Amino acid sequence: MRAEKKLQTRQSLLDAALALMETGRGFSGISLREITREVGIVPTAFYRHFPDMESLGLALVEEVSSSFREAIRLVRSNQFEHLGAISASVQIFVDYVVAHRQLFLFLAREQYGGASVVRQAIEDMQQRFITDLVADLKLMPKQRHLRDDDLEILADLIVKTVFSSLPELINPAELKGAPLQLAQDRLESKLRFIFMGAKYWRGIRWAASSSDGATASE
Amino acid sequence: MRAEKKLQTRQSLLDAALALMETGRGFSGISLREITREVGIVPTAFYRHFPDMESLGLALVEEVSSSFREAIRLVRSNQFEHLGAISASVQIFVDYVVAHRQLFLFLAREQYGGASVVRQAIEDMQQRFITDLVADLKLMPKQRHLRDDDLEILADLIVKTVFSSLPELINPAELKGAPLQLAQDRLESKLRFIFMGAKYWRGIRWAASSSDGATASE
DNA sequence: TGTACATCAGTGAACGCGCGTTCACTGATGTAC
DNA sequence: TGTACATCAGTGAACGCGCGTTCACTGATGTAC
Repeated sequence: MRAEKKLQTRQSLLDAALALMETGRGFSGISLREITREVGIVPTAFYRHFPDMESLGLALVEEVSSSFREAIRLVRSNQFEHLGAISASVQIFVDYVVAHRQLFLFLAREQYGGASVVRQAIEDMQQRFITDLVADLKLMPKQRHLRDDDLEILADLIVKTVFSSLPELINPAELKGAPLQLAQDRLESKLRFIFMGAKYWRGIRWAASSSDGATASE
Repeated sequence: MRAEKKLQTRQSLLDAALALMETGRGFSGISLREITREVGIVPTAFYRHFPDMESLGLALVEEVSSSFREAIRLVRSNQFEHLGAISASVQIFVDYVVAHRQLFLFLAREQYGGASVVRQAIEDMQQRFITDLVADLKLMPKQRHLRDDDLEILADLIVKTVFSSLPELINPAELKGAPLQLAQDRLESKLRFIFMGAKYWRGIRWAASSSDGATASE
């Protein structure tokens, strides 16, 4: 009972940190005192849950990491039904992101801008996604013509394209029209460009450095 | 002479801000006092040059914007000689970025994480690049099969791929081997994937929502 | 060339504020008997 | 069930610190005559 209450307070601290980021500031711009004020406890009680703000930041990375993993799991289980439908995958992913706005807002904000230790944790997470995606792509017959290092770069391009689309998926931004559907369509088209490129990828090796222009020739 | 000295101090303030970001913090984590300390003037002298830190941030966006524009100009002038060679373009761009490390570090860090007004300025800049790139792509015979809205998305994908590659191009990161050349090769490959996708792009219109999977069919 | 005055980049003291962190504490919950 | 003791999440006062910003100032540079 007491341990349970403690976990509740801990979660409140994490949620308060996320909520405060809605004000437009980065995680590093939020103070320990603000968070405890939001939760309704005294500043010193913070230390019953985290040794410092950095630890809370890393806990948030853990949370967004498992959340992202869940989103990927949903997308993959769908893919095995309607094989490789980009549209359906994007739909599922976007729905998930919107349902967990604040968490993905944290991810979008801190992926490059965060304190070095938080940023590093996010980069590690991103790299794990890339590695997993490479394994997935290897299982697809369509991608058999791609070399391992090309697959790695393809996965990197896909993951970073998804990550860089997070801001437009998350931000209330403009209210006019249906900006979310537009952002979703844009992400879908981008992935289509990339997969189309993968389909017709020819193993261009630049050991021979002359006449290696893919767009230049033909 | 006095006006000239003033401009020098102003530039020193901008340079000091960039230099302090090498410590791993975001722009919002750097204080007015730190900057003046670095320059060697008293904190109150700051106000002779900028009304507040936000203005200095916007001045940095201006600087990185014109710098980026210069890099693009270099790439384009080359393209008209050796038409569309991705490899050469990337080489020129990467060289320019490395030569202006701190400025592009600022850009990489603040593109998503910055204070809202700085972030907005960077987004505006990015949008201008996308618009310019669309105009460029329209002039290329190769891209004639692409509709205007597809071109817009293609340009968005290209620009954001370049922006998301900035961190690996800039960071000293690992010293082992030649990580810069590797990052450069990766960016080159990513652009190749994208342009290959553009080449074989078929105008997929999802008005008919059934069987719209690009990777699913065939 | 010399003198009187204006400009203004940089000075230095002072301020109030929110911050992270320390410390001894309180009192409700949990445990042993 | 009742009593005695242990645990520990949350309290509240206090601290020293760096911050942004104010204000009246100084003295070198620039301008007018």
